[in-house]
This record gives sequence, C-alpha cells and structure tokens, in this order.
Amino acid sequence: FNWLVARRHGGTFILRVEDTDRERSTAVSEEAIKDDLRWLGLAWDEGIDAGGDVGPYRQSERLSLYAAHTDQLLRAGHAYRCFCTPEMLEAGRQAALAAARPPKYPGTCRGLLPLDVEQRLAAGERAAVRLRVPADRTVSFDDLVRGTVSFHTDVIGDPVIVRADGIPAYNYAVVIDDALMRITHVVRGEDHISNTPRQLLVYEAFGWTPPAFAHLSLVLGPDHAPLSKRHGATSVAEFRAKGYLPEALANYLALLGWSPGDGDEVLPLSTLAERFDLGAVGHSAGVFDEAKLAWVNRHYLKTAAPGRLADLARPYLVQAGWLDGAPSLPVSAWLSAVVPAVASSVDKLSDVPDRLMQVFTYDARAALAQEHIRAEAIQPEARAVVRAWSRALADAPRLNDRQAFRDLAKRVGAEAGAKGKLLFHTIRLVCTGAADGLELDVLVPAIEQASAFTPADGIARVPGCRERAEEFVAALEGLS
RNA sequence: GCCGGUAUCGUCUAGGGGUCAGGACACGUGGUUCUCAGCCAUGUAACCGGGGUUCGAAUCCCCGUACCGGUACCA
Repeated sequence: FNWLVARRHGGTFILRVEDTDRERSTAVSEEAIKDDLRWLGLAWDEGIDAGGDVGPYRQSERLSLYAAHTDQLLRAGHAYRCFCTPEMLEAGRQAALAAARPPKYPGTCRGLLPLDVEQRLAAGERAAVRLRVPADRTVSFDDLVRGTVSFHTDVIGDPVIVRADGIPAYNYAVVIDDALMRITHVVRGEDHISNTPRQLLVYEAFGWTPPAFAHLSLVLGPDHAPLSKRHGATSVAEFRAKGYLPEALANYLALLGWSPGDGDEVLPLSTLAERFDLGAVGHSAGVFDEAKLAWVNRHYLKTAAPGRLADLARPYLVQAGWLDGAPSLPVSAWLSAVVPAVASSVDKLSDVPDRLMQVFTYDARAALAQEHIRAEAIQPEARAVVRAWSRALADAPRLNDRQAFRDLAKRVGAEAGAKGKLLFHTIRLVCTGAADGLELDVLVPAIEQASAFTPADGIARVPGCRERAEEFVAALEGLS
C-alpha cells in the first residue's frame, strides 16, 4: 500500500531499515525483505541500495543523529534520565495488573534533581531517557483510513525514547527519521495506531509538523487468528516457493482491504498504481483466502510468457526427479511448449509436475489392474481401437505435433469404426493408462517429443507412444 | 483490567434513510469439451444483538457483544 500511495501520487517510495533491535535485525532478514519487495515488483526509489540525499537509510547508521536530538530534548526538559531497572519496572507492572490498574510508568525518575542525575551518571549508573508526557491532554490525529483517532495522555506513561545502552527506541527513532527524511505519508499496520500519540508527542516536543498517518488492518488466517506459521505460508517468500506469480500475489493483496468499487478483480500493479485510493481502504481485518489467491494466480498464469513459465516450473520438475538442473536447449524448448499448456489449468506452478505425471510415468499393467479401466478396455469396440492404434503407430512417424496426432487418430478411428468419445478415450487409456488428463492433442506430441531425448539432455527417460501401445497390448492380452 | 479500533453471504467486498441488498472467490446443479481446467447457464448464502431518532434504519445515535490491536529499555 505504501508503494501504491507513492505511485498514485507521484511520490517517492523509500525503503528504510529499522534495525534498532539488534536481536532481530540481521543481514539475512534485511536481505529477505529486499528480495520479497523486488520479487513483488515493488521497487523503491530511495533508501538502502538505492541511495538518496536524506540517508543513511539504516537506523543503526544514524545513531549520532538521534543522540544530538536527544541532547536537545534533555536540555529543553522534554525528556529526562531514568535510572529504574527493568526488574523494578516489571515488578511495578505486575503489581498494577494484579490490582486491576492500568500498568503505566509511575514517573519515579521524573522529578530527579539535576545534581542527583549528574552524580549517578558520574558514578557509572546506567540511565535510559524518557519523554515527559504532558498530563491531562487529548492527542488526536486524522487517520487517512479511519478518520479522527484520539487518546488521552493520562493513559500513556512516559515512554523510553533511548535505552540505557544508548540505542533509541522505535517510537523515537522513526519520528526523527520521518521528520529528517521529509516523509509525508506514514502508512503502516494498525498495530501502530496506539504508538501514534507517543510519536505525535515527540513531534510536538521538537516543534515539528507531523506527517499524515494511515493505519491498515491486519491480515488474519482462515481461523480468524492473526496469520502465523500454522496457517502455512505467511511470508512472501513462501508464496513464491509455492509457485504463485508475484503479480498475482500483489493483485490479491491489494484487493484484501481495498476495492476499486466497480467489481474489477484482475488488477495488475500498473493499474493499481493508477486507481488505488487510500480513502477507499476498508477498516476491518481481512481473512486471507488462498483459494481466491489461486484464482487470481490462474489468470496471470494464462497470460505469462511461455519461456518464463518454463523457467519458473523447472525447479518443481527437478524436485520431482524428472529433470536435472541444466537441461539441454531442446529440452528447454520442449518445456516452453509443454509448461504453458498445463499451467493454464493449474492453481500454482508447484502443481505442474502433477499435471505432467502422465508424460513421465507409464504402467499399463497397473492401469489394467484397476477395475473401471479394465472393464472399459476389454470392450470389443475398445479393443478394435487399441489394435488399430498400435498397428498404425508401428509404421507411423513420431507424432511430434498436434496435426500429426489428429491425422493418425482419424485414420485409426476410420479403421476401427470408432469416433468421438470412444475413440479418444481408448487412445487415452493406451497412452496414459488413465481415464482422464491433459488434452490428447497436447499430451501425445509432448510424450513423443520427450521420448526422443537422451539422458544427455538432462531429462528422465520417457516411453514413446509406440512403446506404450506395445506394452498395453501385451498387458491386455495377458488378461484374457 | 484499561485504552484504541472494527462489525454486510463461508471468504473478499459494493452500497448506504425507501434496493428483489449487487459483484467476485468457494460451493451445489445442468450443459459443452477426448480433460480433474476452461467456458455457458443456474442455484444456495449476509446487513452481530438490543434500544433510540424517523412515516420508514442494514444505513444515523447510544448501549451491549464478539473479534483485532496496544498496554515493553520489540518493531
């Protein structure tokens, strides 16, 4: 949504890394975020790796900036040193909770004498810095999605703005950054809505004009609980791994919480960038529905470039053991023809191998062991087709294209006196050992082409139609 | 507990003082196709509860309930 707001209004989308929590901020997590954003197509105009004139864009590299501002606040009396230990604070919190009172910093160090502070500091005592929150005030702001939101300062304890180790707290660092980076719109999750009054107070202490705020609802899982690991994929990277197209995920996510108003559902990023409107964003939390994501994905799967689909599907075929990492050029060409043909009937790319099962595996005996297949195959009409088909294949060239298959099917039909469903269904049985599957126009040429490859091509061995027919006939005769 | 937010089909939503409350996904049924896809047709399904204002409330107001968030020297 941040990206869309920036695009829609000709703004600048900035990627800033908020890494003041050293535990959670690793090079790996930063890289993951950048990968996700890039994959989704949400390029940033300014920030990490992109540069810009209000950097640095990593909070851990802006520490001196924060320190200078803290001095200013301390001198002006808007902030003060706090010597309370985490243990003391925690005990106070527990006591308050037990007494059914709101847990709030009691202001223990609020009125410390400057001399005392000097002495304790000189003695090596560690101190955090707290913001002095004015009493009995209502702080309110006009949220771009929710309208006016107000908080009373009496429920806000003086927040720590700089920890005892000198690292600023999130609520403080973002204000300085947003002001210095001239941020106009802060669009974030509603988990930040109650942080906003604290931040507003920091703007006020500095005499700065705050940016516009917009708080978005969170996304819930199907059980209505916040999205978490047990709901399966919860990160962009996981959806990518499952074979969803980035444009589909972006499209779906935009629709989760926002609607164009006219019922349009398929909206690529470029269209979204023109039509998105923060004011039309919904106020309630959305439940993530993977079935709908899949539906959107299918739309994009149908129009994606063949080569791209082939490339994206390759890892799944490798995983299935049918392809090695570096297939030959002819195999790549084959994939570019076959993958798009199946991709249009699949929810996501990881389903492709399943759809291609009949190309790579064949077992006539096992097929005929299934009652319904056997019953169908032993019908005299079907046997006639089987015979004609295998005879025709014996001296036919490879059925490398759709037309060759159709011609042969026609000949076989004429010879066996069969057509339509009976004809094709029987051929399907012989070629795949199954009663359903891909359209034979597509499947048969795919099998034939694949059967011509050698192990050097980096693809598993695929039995051709002739071989399959022979095996089927043998298995059928074995039955009777 | 306290503070804040939210509430229309199972899900995403449109609408908004008078509508047959519309669409999409999913699901059911029928049709088409050599296909579990697609396409066509068709069906089931919703305004959280209670008060108030009003000729009239799903829509405005209040209360309640439920859910979500916050209540950190996390972000």
